[in-house]
Amino acid sequence: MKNSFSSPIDHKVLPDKIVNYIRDKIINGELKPGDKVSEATLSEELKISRTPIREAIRLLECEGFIELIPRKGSVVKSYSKKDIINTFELKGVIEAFGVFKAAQKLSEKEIEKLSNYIENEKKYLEKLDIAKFFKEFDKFNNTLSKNCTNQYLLDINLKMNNHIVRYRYFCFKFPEILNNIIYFQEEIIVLLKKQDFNKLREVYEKYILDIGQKMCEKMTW
Amino acid sequence: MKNSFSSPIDHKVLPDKIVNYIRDKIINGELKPGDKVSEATLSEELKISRTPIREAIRLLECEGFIELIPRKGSVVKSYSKKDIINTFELKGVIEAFGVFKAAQKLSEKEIEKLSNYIENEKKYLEKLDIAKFFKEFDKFNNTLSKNCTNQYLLDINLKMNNHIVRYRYFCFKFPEILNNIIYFQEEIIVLLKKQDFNKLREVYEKYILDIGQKMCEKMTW
DNA sequence: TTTTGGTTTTTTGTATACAAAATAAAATAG
DNA sequence: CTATTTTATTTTGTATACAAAAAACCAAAA
Repeated sequence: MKNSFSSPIDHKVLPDKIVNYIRDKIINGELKPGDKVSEATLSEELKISRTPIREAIRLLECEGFIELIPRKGSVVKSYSKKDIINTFELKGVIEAFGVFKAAQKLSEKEIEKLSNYIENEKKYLEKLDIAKFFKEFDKFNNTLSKNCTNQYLLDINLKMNNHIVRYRYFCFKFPEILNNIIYFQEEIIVLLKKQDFNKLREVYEKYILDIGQKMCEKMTW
Repeated sequence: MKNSFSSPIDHKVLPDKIVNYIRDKIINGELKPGDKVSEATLSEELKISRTPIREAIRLLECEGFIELIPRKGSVVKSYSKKDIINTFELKGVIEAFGVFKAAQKLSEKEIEKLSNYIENEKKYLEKLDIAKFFKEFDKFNNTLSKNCTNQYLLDINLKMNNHIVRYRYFCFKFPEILNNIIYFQEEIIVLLKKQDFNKLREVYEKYILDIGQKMCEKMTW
């Protein structure tokens, strides 16, 4: 094995793997805002040269997870309440539109599925298994928006979601926020069955932002 | 002078400069969809090593201008009519929301400015100076959305705009499309003065998409 | 103790070197 | 002459080397 970092089924090139490696650490909080991302340290840690690491760091800057100050180095980007609100607000706008378009093509069966996801969420929330809760939550949103016929929208939404997931880790400490989400999803189902797509879009947009605001309220800084 | 690429007032690091250099060539059509982006060629052309060039190419992939196939190389990304529609559609959704928020804080003076930009556009359109037309057009949109208090939205919009500008070069051959834009902007002014912000958002979203569709209609492939 | 000036060390930025995969070219078999 | 295999060349991917800027350190002076 060339280095501890390579895996058997992996045709990806080093920088992509490093991006995932670092991004995961930022998202799950192992790397905290302001932490220095040193090329030399990563180079030793992963037993690879600095060249692919530099490429990865630049990509993470492009994604918005790292701040890069020329000739000084890179640090994990910090975020304010305002940043969180902005992200949720924009996600709301984008995703609500995607859902608006996709919902009109949703089959009975798929609406059934959505209800199922909600039931699962309730179970996991009761057991306080927040990670699994969010797995179902993501399935719900994906099912709802995947048929929006705008790949560009889906791509950007996916990238935004990485940031959302990072912010979301905060909810693990305050699961009561998540009850709101379930009410919201149940309203979505009602509007889907009523086929009131304009109202659906309006509500979806508002509720996503609302989740962000609720999160911020609980934050102490 | 170390290489023909450095400029006196430029604290930026090589990869950023190379990104701009290549992106500009893609946007203005000097580099066409499918064209190979060779590291060695760029290295010779700019008289710099491959290391910063590779970083630049990766960044351009992240931005969506280059397609990178591992171990094979990179080519300028091509686009279909559907891609153009998708981009304009999403830009419409995002920007319309930004305008919706910003418009409520717009002063009389700034609305005056907007009208001025339209007048300038008319002049340039008559002279068929399309480049200057778009300069005014961009000023119009910026004035309208810059106070939306969501920096994240503005950043993404800016990145999307690079793609829009690329597609836009097509309009140079069909300036009649641009008349639509002026009608649209005049309606915006009316709605601003009426303070009908919901309608404004609705119209803005629809018209941006409409511009994309009109462009696609004229395309022969 | 604090400040300042200079020196050393570390870290980033770029260039070069080497390895490996992909492509192009050449040679051989049918 | 075509098709297939082999060989050579080119190109990408990674590692190492070197240059330059920033940070850390330390000693001497106020």
